[in-house]
Amino acid sequence: MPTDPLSATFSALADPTRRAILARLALGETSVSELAEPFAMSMPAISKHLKVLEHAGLIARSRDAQWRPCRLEPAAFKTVDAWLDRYRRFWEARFDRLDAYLQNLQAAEAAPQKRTRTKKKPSK
Amino acid sequence: MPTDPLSATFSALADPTRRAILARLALGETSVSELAEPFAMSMPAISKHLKVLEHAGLIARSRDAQWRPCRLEPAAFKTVDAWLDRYRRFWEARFDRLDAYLQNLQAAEAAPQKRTRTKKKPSK
DNA sequence: GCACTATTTTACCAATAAGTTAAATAACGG
DNA sequence: CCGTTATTTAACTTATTGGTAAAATAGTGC
Repeated sequence: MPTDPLSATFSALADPTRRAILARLALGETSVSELAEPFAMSMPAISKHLKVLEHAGLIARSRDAQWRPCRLEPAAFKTVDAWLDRYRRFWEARFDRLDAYLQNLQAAEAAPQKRTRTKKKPSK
Repeated sequence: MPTDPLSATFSALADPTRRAILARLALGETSVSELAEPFAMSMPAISKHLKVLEHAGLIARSRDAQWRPCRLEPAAFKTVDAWLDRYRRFWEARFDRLDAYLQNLQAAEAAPQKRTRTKKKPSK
């Protein structure tokens, strides 16, 4: 299973149950059964979700007697944020002409000729 | 297929090929064949990836003669950022005692009794 | 209309994911 | 030790995903 870490993380986030688990964990560390409580789903299912989240680096687990408390793990969140950051300037183009201009400029450089055949249908 | 939009978006991002396509599109709008070029993959495969990205709200497609130029669509990126933002305070805990303190406080409130049985093994 | 280019659709396959139930493990507490 | 609680593993089912090759569709240009 040579899936790259970032894919594993996004994949883990692509499930409402898992995101709900993360939301709960944002309130603080807690046990598996407590995490499972709000869901109409068997324990093993939750256990699997937690394994996915752990493998994705989004949570970490420790041991306390027969409980396995889970907590959020910042690293993966940071990674996602860093990835997203490369696109931030893109959606934060606040009616900024310059931004659009630069974007088009880069587009022109990146995709040069190749379209020197025809441009648009003339009129009809 | 009633998958919620955010799941669809994260799911779309959970693939290196699709992320590479987005990276290319960050340089500017371009055609399907040009997007396909760097990949050792058939056209239909790329076409499917684009459909996934479009359905996820990450790109939009227009028509220009027989080309179907693709471009980034800010909306879905924004949504992901907004989701992530709820966790930002979590990983930006800059050695801030207060942050940890608040987090534990919330944890205590969120997970009250329930663990009134035993606490820790005494000493051995 | 015909040949050509760009792209999508269809039909198929193998691998993975998400859930299930039943059984196994781990740790406590008397 | 035994019974109980918490959690995971195993085995299985079904649906989805990512890829393929071959055929269909859409638009251009002579």
